[in-house]
Parts: sequence; structure tokens; C-alpha cells
Amino acid sequence: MSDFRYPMRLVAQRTGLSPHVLRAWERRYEAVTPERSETNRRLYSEAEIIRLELMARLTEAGNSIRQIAALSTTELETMAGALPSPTVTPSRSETSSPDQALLEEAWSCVVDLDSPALSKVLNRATVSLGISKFSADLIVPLIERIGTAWQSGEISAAEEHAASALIKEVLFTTSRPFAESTGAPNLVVATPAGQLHELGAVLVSCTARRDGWQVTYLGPSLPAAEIARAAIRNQSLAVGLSIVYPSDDPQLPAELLQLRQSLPDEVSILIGGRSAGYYNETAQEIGAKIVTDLAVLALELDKIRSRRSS
Amino acid sequence: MSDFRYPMRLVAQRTGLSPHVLRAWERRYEAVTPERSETNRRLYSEAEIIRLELMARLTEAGNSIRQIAALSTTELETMAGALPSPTVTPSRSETSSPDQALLEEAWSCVVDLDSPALSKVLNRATVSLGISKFSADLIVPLIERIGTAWQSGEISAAEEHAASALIKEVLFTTSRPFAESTGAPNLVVATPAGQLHELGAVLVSCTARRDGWQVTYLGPSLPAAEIARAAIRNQSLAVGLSIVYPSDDPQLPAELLQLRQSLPDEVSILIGGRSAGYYNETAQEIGAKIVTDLAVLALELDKIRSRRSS
DNA sequence: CACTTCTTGTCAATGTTTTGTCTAGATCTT
DNA sequence: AAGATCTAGACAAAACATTGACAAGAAGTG
Repeated sequence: MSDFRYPMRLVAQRTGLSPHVLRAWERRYEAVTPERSETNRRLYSEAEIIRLELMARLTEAGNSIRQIAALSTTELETMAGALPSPTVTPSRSETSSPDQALLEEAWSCVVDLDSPALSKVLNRATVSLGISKFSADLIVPLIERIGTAWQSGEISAAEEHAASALIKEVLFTTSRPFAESTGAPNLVVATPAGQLHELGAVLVSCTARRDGWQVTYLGPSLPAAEIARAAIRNQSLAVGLSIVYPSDDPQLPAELLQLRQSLPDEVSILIGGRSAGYYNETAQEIGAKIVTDLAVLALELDKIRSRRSS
Repeated sequence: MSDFRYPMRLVAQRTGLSPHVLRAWERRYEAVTPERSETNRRLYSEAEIIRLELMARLTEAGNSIRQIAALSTTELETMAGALPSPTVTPSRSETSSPDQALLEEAWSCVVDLDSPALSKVLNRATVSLGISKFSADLIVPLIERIGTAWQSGEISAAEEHAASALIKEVLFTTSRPFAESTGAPNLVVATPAGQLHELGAVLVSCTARRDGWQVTYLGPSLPAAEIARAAIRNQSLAVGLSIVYPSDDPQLPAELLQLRQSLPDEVSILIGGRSAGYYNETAQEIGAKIVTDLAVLALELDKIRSRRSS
């Protein structure tokens, strides 16, 4: 279970509620009670964010916050499930670590090469977890597991290919409704030349889309010059890269440097992926930000956007 | 059953009745008698909302509220049952635009590296053309054009990557609703080792899905042994391959032969793609069917399915 | 037909509660 | 230094409630 805590700004962005409202709900109804940092800043847990998302949706639907705020999260969930579309919530006993169970279930589909079954598991997970938890708590670990299992020979190309293709499809499908934003800032997403694993880049795309970005997705293994060209052509505010494997590519630093040179100074570079840390020096050199987690990515994107729009 | 009580605003929203009317009905006829909060706000139960919804529909249909209000909820239900169910009027669009214009529009987005615009064009096309015309008359020529333009250097990697990724996404998204079929015959789709262009394979997948097949999509460049393993594992009736470029790969015939050998005899092999014809001899040798177009593909798939199910 | 009477949605006036937003000054972050 | 976030208090717009009334149409009556 991720015990990462999130600051105000990110919560406001994810819930669509203004900081003022967040504070008011807390003060007046104790809707949530976030931890505090040593310097008294609010630190929200994942669970609290989910709770706030639910309350935001329910008030949107006409409920009064005053009443809603007293309810437990599970009550909120059943209410929210009943309102928009009669989505039948499968009676599941949670708190036994549902994510872990889902991960195991998905994994067994992967090793069985059973794409249809995997498709069902993932679809079920998107509705039961919500898209952001789905990405962070199921897809990310699943991708990591696939990666290590492939390198160790535990699974081979067919399993890896089939699972990757399906995960890609599901991710794109779930973020598609957000893709139509007009006038949104543009983000170019790609994988540098030599990096063949595109799933990290897909995750970046989907996160950015959900956060209201217009994403130009270029896919895997693209030379720096091409990435830069796409960014300039689209007047992008930022470029997102994913680096997974190999983690010691001698070419990669040169690629990154060239990217920085080919790009206007005001275009930010974000680097994610499991092996991003191995290129830390180069990243610092070119002023790129290394993001370790999807929530941090959302935060950085938000920073970039607000910096430019002001 | 939830015993939560809902505020006025939500009830007005759900029933379509104004707060004024809601109060009037209560005051004059005691149509419902909601609880009150400590501060005298009305709190409606789920049952009362349902009752109000019924009365709203019945008055809409010409009944007088005065009569209606005295009736029990079950009586209201039987009355409402006789009413015509609310049907949505499918406002049909007019004449379809020429495909050629759409193709040109899409193409200009490709060369402009404008993914968001391309996304819009393609989405528009899916609804105006219908999915099958969309695939056959827009996507197929567009893919061909991208292929030739890339080989001739007219566009370069960024354009090709961006367009491919987006087309892939749109195709998968549009065929996703068909993906859930259970008990359907399985088809493994891939591209043989060395074949990096996967769009043809994606088209095959989507066509098959719409035809009611359960597709295991493996993606590009997979060795024959892996493809065969996936087909056996899924008890597939057929394997679909796409061969686009290169058209003179000396390895490919060997790959195809190995695939045939690794596969049970009753599994059919279908080969599509622009360069499929160049490997005609090998195809005949292994009893593979070369499909030249999506309609033929659908036909062959039907043949295979009926042969096996009988 | 003309004339009441009834129905029924809507509104106004007035008071209370709810809720989003803002101000101001201090503290923290970048 | 500029921008975020914090607390605490205040404000104002919306939402809700009650009572009483109006007007247009339906319905009943002589």
C-alpha cells in the first residue's frame, strides 16, 4: 500500500475542488483530516483523495456536503455507484488487500497467455479501483513484474508482447475520453532511441491526458532530433520521456543532450521510468526533472502549466 | 436498501420538477411527506423520490396531480407501466461526405504532426462512415500513404510514429466494445520476426473482433515459435499475420515454414498486408490463405469458423 | 353560452441555513 | 522576491422554508 502523502495543490487538481473549498470542508464538516507536515502543510493520503473525489461527484449530483461529509467512505462509494449509471458493484469484501489479489489474478493471465481473461480483469479493475488507483497500484506493479520476469526468462516474448499490447490498449481506451481538450497545453511523449519499452510512455500519456493536457504520443525509440521537431511543431510546453531498459546505454546521455540543445529553453523535460535514476547526472545537466511516481508527474505537469499560463 | 435521505436539489434534478412544484404538491396534496432535518430542510427518502418520479411522468402524460397524489405507489407503478417508455429520438445525420476529402484532411494532419487534429478527424470519420467503411476506405489508404511517404522520405520518423500510434489507438478503441465475447473462437494476430509495422495486424485484429472473434493480439516482430505457442495455448482456430515491409526478407519464408510445423494442422494461417503477395509460394506451401482486403478477411474468418463449429 | 369554481403552476416577500469565496497577516517554499 | 499555504473571521450568493396570492386553463352549473 502506497503511503505517499500528497500536497494541497495536487489534491485540488485531482478533485477539481479549490483549495478554499478543501479547507472549508475540513474546517466545517471534518470531511477529511489530513496529516500535517512539520511546517503545518496539509498532507493528504490516497484514501483521503479518493474520499474527496467521491464527495465532489456526489455534491455535483445534488447532494449537500453537510450530509455527505458525515458518511463513511464505503457508504459514499455505494452512493456514487448508484447515481450516474446503475453500475452493479460486485459485492466484494475489501480491506483484505484487493490490489494484491487483482495483481495476482492479472499476473496469472499473463503467464497463461490468456489475453481475453486479462482484458476482463483489467476492465473490472478500472471500475472498481478508479482510473488513478488502477494505474498506480495495478498497472505500474504489473508492468514491473512483466519486465523483471522477462529479463529473468520466466516468461518469454509472446507473453510479454501480448500483455504489453493489451495493457496499452486498455490504458489508451480509458484515457480516451480526456483526449479531446482544445486549447490545452501540449505534451510530447516518447521513448528515446534505443528504448524499446513503451508502456511507461503510455502511462505518462494517460496521466497527462487525465490532467487536461493535449498529448502528442510518438511511441518508442525515437531519435532526439525527431522528438524535438515534434515538440516545436506542436508548441509543446514539455517533453515526457520514459527510460526503462537498458539502464546503461552509452548513447542515451548524448541523445538527452542533443534533445536539450534542439529544444527551446522554455520547454521542460520530464524523465520517468524505472531506469531514469541511472541517468541522474545527465538529467541535472539538461535541467530535466526525474519523476518517480505518477502522482509526482501530475504535480510537475501542473507546475509547468501554471508557470507558463501566468 | 439505503436509508439515506436526499436534499431538495437532488430531487428536483432527478424528477425534473422545480422546487416550487415539489413544495406545492406536498402542501396541497401531501403527495409525499419528507422528513425534516434539524434545521427544517426537507429530506427525501429513496422511495419518495421514486414516487415523485412516477407522478412526474404521469402528470406529464396528462393525469391530474390531484387524483394521482392520493394513490399508492404501487398503483402509480401499474399506471406508469402502461405508458410508452421514454425513447430517445435518433436524429439521423444527412448525406455523408466524400471519403477522399476525409483522407486529404487526415493526411494534412499527419504531415503537420498534429495528433490532436488527426484524432478529431478520425473520430468524426468513425461516426460518419461507420466502422467498417472507416477501416476499409479511410484507414487502409491512409496507412498505405504513410508507408510510401516514409520510404520515400517525404515524412520522417516522428510523423510516422505519431500517426501510427494514434491510428492504433483509435482502431483499438472502436473495436473494444466487441472484445468481451466469451466462448468465441480465438485468433492469434501478430507480425513475423523482422516485420516492424504493426498497423496491418491491428486492422486484422479489429476486423476479427467485430466479426465476433476473440483476438489474442501479440504485436509486431515475433518469432514463429512464439506465435505458435500462443496459438496452441489459446486453442486458436487461426493465426493472422501481417507482412508489409520489407518485401524481400530472406528469413521470412523460413519463419513461415517453422510456424506451420509448430502448429497443429487444423489451425489455419491467414496472411495479409501489402507485401503478402511477394511470399506467395511459401504461403501455398504451408497452406496459408493470402487475404488482400478486409472484406476478404471477414469472409475467410467466417469460413474457418463455420468449418470448425460444424 | 356565460358564470362560477377548481386546479395547478408560478411568483413575491421575508427569514434562515448552507456554502463557496474572500481578506489579512503570518509562515513556508522555490 | 514571488508564489503557496496556513488560520481566522467575514461576506455574499444560493438554496430552502413559509405564507399568501395571481392567472390561465379545466370543469362544472344555471
